[in-house]
Amino acid sequence: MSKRDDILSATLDLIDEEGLQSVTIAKIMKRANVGSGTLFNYFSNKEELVNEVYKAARQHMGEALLRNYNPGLSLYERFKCLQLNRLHFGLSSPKEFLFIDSYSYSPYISADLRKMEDASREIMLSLIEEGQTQGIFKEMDTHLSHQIIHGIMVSIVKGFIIQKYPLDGLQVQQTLEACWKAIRV
Amino acid sequence: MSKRDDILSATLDLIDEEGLQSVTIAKIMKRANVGSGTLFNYFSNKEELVNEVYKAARQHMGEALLRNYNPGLSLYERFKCLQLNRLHFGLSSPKEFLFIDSYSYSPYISADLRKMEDASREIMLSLIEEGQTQGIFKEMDTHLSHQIIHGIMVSIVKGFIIQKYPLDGLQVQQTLEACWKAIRV
Amino acid sequence: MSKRDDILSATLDLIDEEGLQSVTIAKIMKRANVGSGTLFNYFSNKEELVNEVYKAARQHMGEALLRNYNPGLSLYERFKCLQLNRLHFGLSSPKEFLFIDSYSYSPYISADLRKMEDASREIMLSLIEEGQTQGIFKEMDTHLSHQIIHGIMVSIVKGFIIQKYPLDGLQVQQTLEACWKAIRV
Amino acid sequence: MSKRDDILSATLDLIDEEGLQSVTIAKIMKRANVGSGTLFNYFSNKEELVNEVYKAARQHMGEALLRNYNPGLSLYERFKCLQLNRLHFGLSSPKEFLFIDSYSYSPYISADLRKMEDASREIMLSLIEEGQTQGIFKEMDTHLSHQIIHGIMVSIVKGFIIQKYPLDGLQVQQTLEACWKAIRV
DNA sequence: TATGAATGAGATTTCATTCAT
DNA sequence: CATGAATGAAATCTCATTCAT
Repeated sequence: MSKRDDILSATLDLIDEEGLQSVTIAKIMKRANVGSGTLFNYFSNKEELVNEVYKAARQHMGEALLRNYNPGLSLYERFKCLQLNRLHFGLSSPKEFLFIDSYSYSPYISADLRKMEDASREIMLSLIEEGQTQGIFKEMDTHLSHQIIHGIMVSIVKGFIIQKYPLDGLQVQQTLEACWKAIRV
Repeated sequence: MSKRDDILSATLDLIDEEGLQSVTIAKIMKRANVGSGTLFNYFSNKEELVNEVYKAARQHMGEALLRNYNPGLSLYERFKCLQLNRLHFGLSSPKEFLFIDSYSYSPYISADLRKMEDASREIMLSLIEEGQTQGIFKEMDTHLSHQIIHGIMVSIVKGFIIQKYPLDGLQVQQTLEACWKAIRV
Repeated sequence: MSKRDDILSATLDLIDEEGLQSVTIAKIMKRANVGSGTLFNYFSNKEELVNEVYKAARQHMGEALLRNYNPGLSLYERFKCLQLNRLHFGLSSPKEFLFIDSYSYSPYISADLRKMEDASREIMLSLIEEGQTQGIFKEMDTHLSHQIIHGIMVSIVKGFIIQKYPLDGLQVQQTLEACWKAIRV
Repeated sequence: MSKRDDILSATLDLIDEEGLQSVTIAKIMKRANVGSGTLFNYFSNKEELVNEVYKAARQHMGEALLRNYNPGLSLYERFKCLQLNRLHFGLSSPKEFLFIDSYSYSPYISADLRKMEDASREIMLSLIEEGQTQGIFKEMDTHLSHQIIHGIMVSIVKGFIIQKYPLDGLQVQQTLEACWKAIRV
């Protein structure tokens, strides 16, 4: 792993452990085993570094959310794929998941980055529209429907991460079902 | 309002406006019209102050969530009351609502405080159990059911606050319906 | 005991326990059970308070050093009386003794107070002169002789206070003898 | 001289000039020509800095006290060497000498440091024991004997530093004689 | 006379950032 | 490329002192 990656990774770890609030450059340097000079070679200041961590996390999540997505499948299959991908991303990359969740509304992250293109969101919105047209989903503001589904998935992952309950096959199935039913006619 | 309350209130306002990141004691002092000595008489350091803001917000929300709750009503009426209370709290106290949402997973808030007793949560859990026993709600981990409902409500309020959609009678009705259906049999 | 005395006494205690360095008005108030207003009624500022503590200690010591001093006694008896008085003062009032020793060279105590009239010193100096005239004490700068005696006594008391050795009849006798011999012909 | 030494040295100078009471970090920074960051890189707080000054002074004195000490010499020669070394240290390094004297009983200096190993003290104690065995010194607690000698030397140097008297060949000789006689049989 | 909440000047301390090596 | 000692602006925090009650 390159020094640059060491720095990004150390930063994410520390944010997860202590909160951005108390993450200092000195702590990052120590954790990443680099000198301050090195760090400022790669990132011109702390804010840029944190924004780069955010950007990398968003890119990583962006890829994960569309993994194996096949537009040719049935509405339900596509719906299921998108939700499962989010869930798996949350479980396999909890630090990135929580960081994105926490900082997507923070002024510390540049507006450009926060509004970064999100293919999966667009796909999901049109999928909802399609479902409504077909009479499968209840007619309502697609953003509202999307927000409902999104709220469920994020909440379920966060609940699991802080160990409110187990999350294996059965629970995953039940969660998917809840999402589907929540916006069904 | 006491000086102490002025300080708490100024702190919440500033966190809402600029993010905890950039809230300094100096800004709080100025906004609350108090000297630094006064501030440190009431709160021994910045972390304690922020934790007290969190505590006050949680207490405020705790009361709001149980407003007009009547154990004698039907399951659906009780369910609706609790969800509407959360929604109204979010709409009438968005700063507190968002602050609680952001920092309930943050290490900056003491674990004790984050896990602070929450009567409405207990009531909601037993309401879910009751519904499952009666065959109205789907049998599953009550914490999972609860997290689903909670995820929807929080997400919907946040979406409204950041102006993704309007939230009037119709949308509120649809949201409530989504919650109910999400965990129905 | 009056409030004023409570304050003086609390101050001396705290200086003894923590060093003037870390004695704050707040600690004094708490220890003396008085409000800040009361304290500043009696003493116009912290420096004046500490100086009053010093003054009281010096006065107390001044009296103790001349207790039972009888100009009619023999040279040795007078010598012994003065030395024993110092020793007893140190043992019975260690806080005052150490405070005087530590702060007699500190700029925090006003020059006037530090140079405060010291009858016992004058008496001791003339006693030394008398001894030299009589050929009992070695001829040398009387201040040097005095400083030798004084150094021994102070050192012995401090050593006892920090528990380097016991100090009962035998040791007291040996110390007196050492003083006498140190400046004898 | 390293920055660290600049800081230690500036601190000692200021304590000597104004008393620890009024020495601030800002004054030290200015005198030592370093930024605050530099100072806190080397010393994590003011108390630690002052303790390090004390430690350095003790180490410096420790070396000075044993200069030219030759175990092969006669009892008197060894005695004289140790006393003269202390005297010379006091005269050549008055700031360190007075600082050590003032703070060896102060709670501001950590107990560990105050009780720091002191080779010259051990040597002096065994020298006293040797003298007692040979019937030269009076039989008494060796710590008491030591404290008597120590008290004389410290007192004499302090008296000279604050200009109570001159201290040339004659006075030095008289002081040494006083020490020797004070504990003789 | 006694109180203690409020104050703010000034102290300590932090930490992102620079730059010579 | 990599380093880390040095920096100082800006943050946190302390504490003697005031004053209305």
